[in-house]
Amino acid sequence: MPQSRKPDSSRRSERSRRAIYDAALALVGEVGYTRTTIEGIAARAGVGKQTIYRWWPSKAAVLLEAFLDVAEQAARGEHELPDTGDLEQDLKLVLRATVDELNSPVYDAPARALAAESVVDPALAARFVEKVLEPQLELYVHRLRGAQDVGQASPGVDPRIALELLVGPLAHRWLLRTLPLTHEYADRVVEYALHGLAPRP
Amino acid sequence: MPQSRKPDSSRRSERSRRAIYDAALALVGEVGYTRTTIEGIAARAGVGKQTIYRWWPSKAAVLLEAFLDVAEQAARGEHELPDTGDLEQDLKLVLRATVDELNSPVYDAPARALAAESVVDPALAARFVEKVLEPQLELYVHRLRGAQDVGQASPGVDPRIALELLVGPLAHRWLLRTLPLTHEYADRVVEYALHGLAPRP
Amino acid sequence: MPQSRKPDSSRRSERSRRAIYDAALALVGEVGYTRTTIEGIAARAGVGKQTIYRWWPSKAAVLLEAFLDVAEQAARGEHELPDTGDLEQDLKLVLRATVDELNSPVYDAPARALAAESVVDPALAARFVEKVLEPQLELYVHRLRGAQDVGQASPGVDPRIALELLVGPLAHRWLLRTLPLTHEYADRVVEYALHGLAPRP
Amino acid sequence: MPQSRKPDSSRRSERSRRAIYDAALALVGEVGYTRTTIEGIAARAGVGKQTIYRWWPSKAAVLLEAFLDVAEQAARGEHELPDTGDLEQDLKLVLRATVDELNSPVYDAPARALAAESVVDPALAARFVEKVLEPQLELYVHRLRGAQDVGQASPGVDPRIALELLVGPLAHRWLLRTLPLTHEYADRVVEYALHGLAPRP
DNA sequence: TCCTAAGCGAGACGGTACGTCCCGTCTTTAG
DNA sequence: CTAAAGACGGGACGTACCGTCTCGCTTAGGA
Repeated sequence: MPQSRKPDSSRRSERSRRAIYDAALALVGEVGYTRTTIEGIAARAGVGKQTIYRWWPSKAAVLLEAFLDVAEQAARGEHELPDTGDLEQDLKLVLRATVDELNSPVYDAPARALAAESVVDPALAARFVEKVLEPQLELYVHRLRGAQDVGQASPGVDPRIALELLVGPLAHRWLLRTLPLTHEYADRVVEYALHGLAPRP
Repeated sequence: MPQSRKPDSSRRSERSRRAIYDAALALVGEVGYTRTTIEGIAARAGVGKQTIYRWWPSKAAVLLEAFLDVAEQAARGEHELPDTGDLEQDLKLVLRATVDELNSPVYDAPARALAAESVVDPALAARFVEKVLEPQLELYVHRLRGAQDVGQASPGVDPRIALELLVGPLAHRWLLRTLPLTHEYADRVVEYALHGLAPRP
Repeated sequence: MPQSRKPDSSRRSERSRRAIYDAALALVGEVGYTRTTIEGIAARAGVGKQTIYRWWPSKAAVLLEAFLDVAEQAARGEHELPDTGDLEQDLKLVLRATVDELNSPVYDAPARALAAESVVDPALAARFVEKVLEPQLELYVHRLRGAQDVGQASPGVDPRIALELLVGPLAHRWLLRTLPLTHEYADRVVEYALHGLAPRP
Repeated sequence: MPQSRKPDSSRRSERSRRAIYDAALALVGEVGYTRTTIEGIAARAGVGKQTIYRWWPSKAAVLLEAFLDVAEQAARGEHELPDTGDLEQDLKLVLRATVDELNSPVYDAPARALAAESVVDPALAARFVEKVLEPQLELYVHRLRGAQDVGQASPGVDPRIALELLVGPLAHRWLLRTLPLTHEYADRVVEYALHGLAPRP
């Protein structure tokens, strides 16, 4: 991991930055993360290798920023989960949307690459979680608190843990491809999580 | 990915196979998966590189077999989850044990590496899931069916999905290291999953 | 260079020996000496590698024997240079025939390979010279002695050196391909060698 | 034979070039051409393998350039054969010097290797002949022409062929080590070549 | 308006690992 | 009980990238 003297970011070429994002995402989509190389990104972006090494510490860091860049543009205004007053319906809606996102090819390739790399690189994981994951999860926390306020969720439940009952199963299927990731599955997860596996009295 | 003409596995050197397993696991533990190389494994095992390329298609495949080898020896006789008649206590026991396993250094390094690689390599994922994951998950299915028979779990619940409410959250924390993976967390997950997030009437 | 305990040559398989000769010559002709391998010879001959290592110390040794084998069959009865009484005509005839041989593809490939290897491997060179070269050169010595007896060559001349004035130039052109190796050239060499470069008084 | 896109020779590292020459010549002298490897040269020169593959197509090509490099330095000003007016003495002097050179260990190892490789690799041979051999032979042509002008050599003789009567025999003995290469032999060759093998009238 | 220092494209460099080929030895198996 | 078949430890091959470096060339901004 390089970088000794900090470069002057005010002189940074915006053009190159964008070209690198585009090249990185395109290559990861086309040939996969493993066969994407820094040399390849530089060549495709029409950029010197040093321009990458100057601004990013690793291939994964480039991809994380590129991914964030498109994610931010896509997430215009989505700063809240829907709240129709019906928690179950709202959650089903959200998890179905998440399923669709995880199944979409443009999202899949870079997200998988970043997740895989994070599993094995704690430093990247920290940034991935902070920038990508936590902002999403915070939305659940907020929605669940609202549900507790109106008596649709048990007051004793910790929302930060509760959300993992919803998100964890989806992530599990997506990451390891154990079984298909469908809307039906999303619905089932919401139902089981809300009403429990034990029989109601 | 090599391999053209199939070698004769009856002539295979058992000694080399074991040495390769040992070297692979040792190196992954010592220097991490990424810095573990096939050359390094061969050198450490006192084996020619070709002997590795002859029998395995990739570094990850070597590690998967090595991991399976120790996992099989460790799993002597554990073909069932405990069944004391109290589902909640049994599940807490099992998830706590899983937490301990995921937190143990010897398990962590190879398992993480295999999980990370599986995220990005569907072929490996299929073998990983089939050989490592599914046998474990099947135990949950069996235990949950038992619970349904004695009225401790809702009869309408699909055990294959139900188990993911338990296992998914743990996997999520472990893989991305979002928050600490503790016994308390395991207990909470079991409680929430069994009794639901919605208030009981 | 291997060979510890001598094998029993009486039990040797004649069939394998011939197959190895054929394979070696064929491969050298087809793909060149450098790309001819012992494994390749064995495979082509339908023979185990060990059968080659048992009887020959090196690839070059195999080729030398194979070459000798065909050379012997070709050289049926040619134990003397022609002697018509006219030394110059006889020599021109012989050197022209040598030129033709050196230019013939079937002779060229193995002979070049052996010569090249001999340049760099004194042990092989000794065997190559003894078995291939010297028997040929001895013919020149004999013919030149005859010429001295009848007054067609100076009595003071050492035939062993004299022959090199004839053979050396041809070998030179053949080995390094400096200039074309033609009948005219052979004639010129004979004339210059016999009558000298200095003006006759 | 590699090389796809041409490197920019103006950026070439002179330091590496020289180190590679030195390493190649040293290794060929110490362990012989066959056991000299490109990896070995690179390691000894403190250079990456790619730096060799970038600039040369083969081990032999490296050695040829290295050999030329020292040969050029050694040949400072030797652009003519001696001309005392006595052709025979001059030639004896030159051939004796050639004998000494061929017998000197520092010259022998690389020159043999290049000759051997040239026998079997026409492309290398062409470069070897052009760069090493022909410049030497041209000196003979020039000296023999001079001799013709002053009546010491027959005017009808082709100098390009004549010189091979002198050089061919030496090369023959050197390459195949048939018989010792001595000053006496050199003298005999000059005498026979100049005055012919046939009796003078 | 020029000077100078930075970012930039390009790509050579010392390295490391790749996956392949073949070496020469050793072991197994089928005739 | 011989030899084919071929697995084995080893080492070099030629390639692909790594991360560093040096080269000219813009391209500002301060003098």
